[in-house]
Amino acid sequence: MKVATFNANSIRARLPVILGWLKREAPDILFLQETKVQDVDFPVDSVKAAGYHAVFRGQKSYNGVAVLSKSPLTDVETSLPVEDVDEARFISGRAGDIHVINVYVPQGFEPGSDKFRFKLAWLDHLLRHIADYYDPSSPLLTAGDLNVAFTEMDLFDPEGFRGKVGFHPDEQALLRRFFDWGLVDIFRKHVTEGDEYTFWDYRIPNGFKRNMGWRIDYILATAPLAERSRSAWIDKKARAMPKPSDHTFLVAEFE
DNA sequence: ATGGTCGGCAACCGA
Repeated sequence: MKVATFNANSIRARLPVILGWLKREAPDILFLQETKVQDVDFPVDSVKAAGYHAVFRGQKSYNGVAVLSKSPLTDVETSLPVEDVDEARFISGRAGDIHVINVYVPQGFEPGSDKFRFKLAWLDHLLRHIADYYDPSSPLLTAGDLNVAFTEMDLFDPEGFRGKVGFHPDEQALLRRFFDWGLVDIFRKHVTEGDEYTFWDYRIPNGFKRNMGWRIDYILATAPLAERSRSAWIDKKARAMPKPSDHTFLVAEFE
């Protein structure tokens, strides 16, 4: 089984990249974030023509998540309200006996802001949701853009960004709780060296070329699945295609 | 070389 996650930064702007990648890599499941499209405008026909089922929840302009899969997901939920705010950031479902969750965690603006507090509350709520509804001894995949670099390995300039949004101890303490609960960072299980990132800020000139990036996208899995993981990698080729997203694909293969 | 991010969506906001 092959799964991947990709922050598309508009599924409509990224449709050629996504369709090309599906054709080349043929994942069983692709988790998408920042689709930036209302459900009525979601490109269902293109996805179907590529041989994939789609579940999605979008909103105008911002956020939006989707799960594309060769086999249809069952038991789909598309809402996880936090502090009465129900943005399009969450999809859960089941693929056979594997439970899957796709998330787009709030970016958080800057520490001290309301957006930052909301980000922490959102992560806390997600963790409680997972702990309430799932068991670490059963197969669960949680993938998406967590908008947090966990360690210095996950960021090109840890000293420069220490305490800033995306590399703040309060964010990292929350991620730690996901790991403590029983979710394994599948990329880090397999790749423990090299400046490997999944996101390069468009605003840094030649940031991709200079590899000034962040590894803020994750594929997390509980033990029974993590034991079956054989490899994980970041597909930088997709970032070299015309009109790339500011993120690229993170991929994992399971037995 | 006298500039320098994207995408959405219609003026800026968010990342």
